[in-house]
Amino acid sequence: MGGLSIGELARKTGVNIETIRYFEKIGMLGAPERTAGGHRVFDDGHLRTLKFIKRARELGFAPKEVRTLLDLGGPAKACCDEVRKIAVHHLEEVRGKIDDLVRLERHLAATVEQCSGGHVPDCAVIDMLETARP
Amino acid sequence: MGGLSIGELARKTGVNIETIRYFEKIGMLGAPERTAGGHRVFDDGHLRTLKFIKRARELGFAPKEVRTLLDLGGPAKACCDEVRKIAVHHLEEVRGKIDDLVRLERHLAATVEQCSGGHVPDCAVIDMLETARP
DNA sequence: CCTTGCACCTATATCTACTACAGGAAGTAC
DNA sequence: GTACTTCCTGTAGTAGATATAGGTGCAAGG
Repeated sequence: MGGLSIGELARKTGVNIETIRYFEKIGMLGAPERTAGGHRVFDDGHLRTLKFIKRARELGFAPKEVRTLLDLGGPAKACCDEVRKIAVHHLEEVRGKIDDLVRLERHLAATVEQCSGGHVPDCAVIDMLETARP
Repeated sequence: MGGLSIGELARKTGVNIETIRYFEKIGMLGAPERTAGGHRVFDDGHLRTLKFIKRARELGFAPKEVRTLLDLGGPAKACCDEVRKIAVHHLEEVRGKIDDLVRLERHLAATVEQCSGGHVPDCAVIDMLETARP
């Protein structure tokens, strides 16, 4: 069956039409067939790949990582070992980011706490921002 | 005292020279005096402001928020009330981001756990990415 | 005083990851 | 066959910088 127009593909994946053409241009998504008149005709493979890309981006994988994952999970199917490395690396980054944000959260919460909200000339938040990190 | 060249300012703040000029161009940092030959001469106010900008960016405040904070904490010193609002808003965003990342971390960790790291044809990580979110 | 060499100047281009036109042609519905 | 929608290409724009090209300023040594 297959045979999706770019608009249908966009609706099915939630990916912007312009973005689909962009992905094709940068080689992230394979070039589809064309009608006699030049309109793109995508198949189920394109649908799968585009969903994969979208999901990976939502999960915070960087565009370069997505590309590598596509190569690894693609026809070659070298799989698991390399894929796992990328996922673990990503996991470590996520954990680091969480730590950073938790520290920031504490700092901000403590500072806002000190702040009366009135029109005090000396402001704890401004102070915090003006104080260089140790 | 005063009288910093752009290079000195860059060294003292850790902000790239090009970025300092960029901040001046977009009005984030006031235009400094110039020597007869056209070289910028920054004063302690610029130093303070630039340190403030850098710190706020490090703490994850968006460029627009930084600009607002600068306006509020600047000569007008309307202060605290508005500043507090921005900080609280930012705090809420940070908390939301932490929640998202923690969920992602669990998902990734569980998936990687399932993965032997061998050359299994079906890969848990690829599976995860191919499975649409509910 | 003059040269050397670094720091600095402006203006423009590049980057990432897209998004948004403009102007025209293809496909579809009646 | 005409109206309407969707699609086409190509170019330009976005934020938030960063990098480059080609040209001066300035300070120190000889």
